[in-house]
Amino acid sequence: MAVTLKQIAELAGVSRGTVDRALYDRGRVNPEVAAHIKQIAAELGYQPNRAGRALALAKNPIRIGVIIQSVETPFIQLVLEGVHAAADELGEMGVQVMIRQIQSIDIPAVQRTMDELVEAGCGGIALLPAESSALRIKIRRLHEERQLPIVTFNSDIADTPRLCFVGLNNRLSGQTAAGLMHAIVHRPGPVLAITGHKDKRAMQERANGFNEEIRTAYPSLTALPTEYCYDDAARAYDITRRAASHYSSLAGILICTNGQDGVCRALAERGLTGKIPVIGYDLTPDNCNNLRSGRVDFLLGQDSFSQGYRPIMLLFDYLFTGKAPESEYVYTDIVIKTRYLV
Amino acid sequence: MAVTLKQIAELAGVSRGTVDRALYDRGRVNPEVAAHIKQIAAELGYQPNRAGRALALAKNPIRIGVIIQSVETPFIQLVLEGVHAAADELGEMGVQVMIRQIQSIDIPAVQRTMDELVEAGCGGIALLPAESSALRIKIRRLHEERQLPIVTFNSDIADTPRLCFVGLNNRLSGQTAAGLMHAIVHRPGPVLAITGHKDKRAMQERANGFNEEIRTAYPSLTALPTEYCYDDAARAYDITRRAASHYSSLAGILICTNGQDGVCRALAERGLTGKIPVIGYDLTPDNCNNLRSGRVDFLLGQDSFSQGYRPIMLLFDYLFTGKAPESEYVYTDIVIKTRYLV
DNA sequence: TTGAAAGCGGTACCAT
DNA sequence: ATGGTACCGCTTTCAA
Repeated sequence: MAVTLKQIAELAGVSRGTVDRALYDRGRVNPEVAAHIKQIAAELGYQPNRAGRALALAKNPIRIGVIIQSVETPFIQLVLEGVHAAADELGEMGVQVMIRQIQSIDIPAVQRTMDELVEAGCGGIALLPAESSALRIKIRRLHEERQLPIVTFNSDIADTPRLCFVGLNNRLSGQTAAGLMHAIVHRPGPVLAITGHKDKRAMQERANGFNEEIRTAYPSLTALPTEYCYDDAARAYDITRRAASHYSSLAGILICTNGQDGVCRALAERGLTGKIPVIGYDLTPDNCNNLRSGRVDFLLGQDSFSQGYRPIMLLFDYLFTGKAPESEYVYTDIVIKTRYLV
Repeated sequence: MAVTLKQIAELAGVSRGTVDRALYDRGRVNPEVAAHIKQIAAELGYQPNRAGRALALAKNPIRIGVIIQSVETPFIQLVLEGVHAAADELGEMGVQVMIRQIQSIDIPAVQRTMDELVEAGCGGIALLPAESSALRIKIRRLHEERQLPIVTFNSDIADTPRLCFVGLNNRLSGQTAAGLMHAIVHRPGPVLAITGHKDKRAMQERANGFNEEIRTAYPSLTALPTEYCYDDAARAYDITRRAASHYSSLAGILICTNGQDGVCRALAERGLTGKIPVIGYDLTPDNCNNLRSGRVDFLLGQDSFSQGYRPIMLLFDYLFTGKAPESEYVYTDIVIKTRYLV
C-alpha cells in the first residue's frame, strides 16, 4: 500500500494539514517541523495519490484552453483527434478542456480567443499558432502578467517564453527524406523538393534539410532549387510537369506539403508513375490512397495524434503536479509509412 | 461541470446509493426506479469520474500481475521500460502492479508465478508466454474457474480465452520488409531471410510473410529458403558467409531476430557492407549502432514500449471500467527506422 | 503556527 | 428495496 499524508502525519505527530503545507511549501508552518516532515516523507518515498488530488481539486477545477487554426485542412483534422482524446480522458478526471477552432489563419481571432479563455479561468493554453509578431507579444505578456503557461504545437513561435513546443523536427524529417530518396533511387540524377510557402518556416526547413543532406551526403544526386506550390495541387502539377520535361533524368520528387495529388497526376499522365519515386508528407486520407496505389513510395507522418494529445497532457501535468516538460522542444516521432502500413 | 451521481440522485428523488446500484446493475433496486434513473443519466450524458472511483476502490485496491520471461535479452529490456512506466502511472492511482521477471524460458516457473499472483489477489495477469500446452491449459483453467482476465503480450498463445494479445503482426512486418527490400535493391537476384527457431511461430511468420510477398509481388527478386540461426550471431555469421559466396548475385538479407551482428560482420569481412542491403528487427542498442554506422539499411521496430505498457493499461481498463479491448488482437505499430531516426 | 473539519465523486456496508 | 453513512487521499478554509 502506498504511503499517505495521514501516515506521515501520525509519524510526525502533526495533522494532515500541516504535512500538506510543509511538503508543498504553502507556508504557515514551523521551518523545523517542515524539515522533519519532509525527511519522513523522503524516507518513506511518499508519492501523492493522483486520484485524491484530482478529487480535492474538483472544487475549483483545472481548465485548459486549446486554440487551433486551419481546422478546415485534412491534416489538422488528424490533430483534432488527439485533442479530443486528451479532452475526453481529462474530462473523466474533472478537468475542463475548452477547445476553440478557427478557420484558416486568423491572428485577430486567435488574440480574442486567448483573452476569452484566460477570462474563463483557463490555467494554461495550448496554441496552434502562425508566424506573427502580434502573437509573440501576446504570449510574452500573458507570461509576464499572469504566468500563464502556453504550449505551442504543430507550428512554433520561437524565442517566446512558452512552456514548450510540441511538433515535428522539420529539418530532420527532410534529412530523413533525403536518406530514403537515396536508398530507392537507382541512378544518378537531379531530385526536386516542392514545398508550400516561402515564408512558412516549417515548410522551408523540410526542403532545406532535404537539399542540404542530398548535397553533403549523396553526391550521386543533385538537389534542384526548391519550388513552391503554395499548398495548391494545380501548381504542384505544373511544377512537376515542367520539371519532368526539362530534366529527362529527373530521379525523384519530394513534396513537403499539400499538393501531392498534383504531383501524382502529372507523373501519371507522362507514364512516370513508379519510375520517378515520390516521397510525401502527412497521413491524410488522400495521401494514404496515393501510397496504397503506388503513386507515392513513402509518406513521412508526423504523429498527428500526439501533436494534439501531448500539448494538453503536458499542460495538465504542469498544472496538476507542477512538473514542466524536460525540454523546450518536444519532438513528435517521424514515422515512415509504406503501402503496407496504411 | 461534469454531472455527478448526486445530481442524478436529486433529480430522481432518490439517494446516491440507489443511483449507484441502478446504474451498475448491482441489484436491490426497483426495476421501474432503475429505468428512470438510467434514463436521466443517459439524458445528462453521465460519465463516472475516474478520480472518485479510484479513490473509493482504494479500500480493496486493484492488483495486476505481470509475468515476463527472457528478461536477460536486450529486447525484453525495452519492453520492461513500458511495463515500469505503466506500473508507475497506475501506482499514483493506488493500483498495485506486481512484476515478476523470469530468466530465459521457464514454463514451470511461469505456472508457479501465475498461482502466486492469483493467490496474492491479482484481478488480472499480463503474460509474456511461450509456446506451451501447459500454459494453454493453465490460461483456460484460470479463465473458467476464476474468470481471470489474462493478456498475452509480445508472443501469443492462440486459441485461448485470453482477453487479448498485444504485439506485432509478424506476417505484415515481413511483408513490409519485402516491400522495403524491393525498393532498395537495384538489380534482380536472390534474397535471404534468416530467422530464429523453426518452432517459434512468430519468427516463422516474419520470414514467411517476407518470402511470400517477394514471390507474389516482386518477381525480379527470388526468395531463398529460410535459414535458421537460433538467435546466435555466430550461426548468422556462418549462414551469411556461405550465402554470399554461394550466390554471387545475392541481393539482400533480412535478419528477423538476434544475430544481426553476425550478419554484419560476415558482410564487412567480404567488403559487402552497403553493397548488399540488410534489413533487421528490433531497436536494441546494438542494432541501432548497426543502423547508424550503415551496416544495416532499415530496422523494423515493434514499438517495444507499447508492448509493455498497453497490456497493463488494457487490464486496468477492464478491471476499472469493465471495458474489454475492441479486438482479440491489439497490434502495436510497425515502425520503420533509418539511420536518421535512432 | 497548527489542528479540525468539510468536501470532492463513488462505493460499500448497515439499518430500515 | 431504499437511505444513510463512513471512507478512500488530498486540499482548503476556518478556528484556535
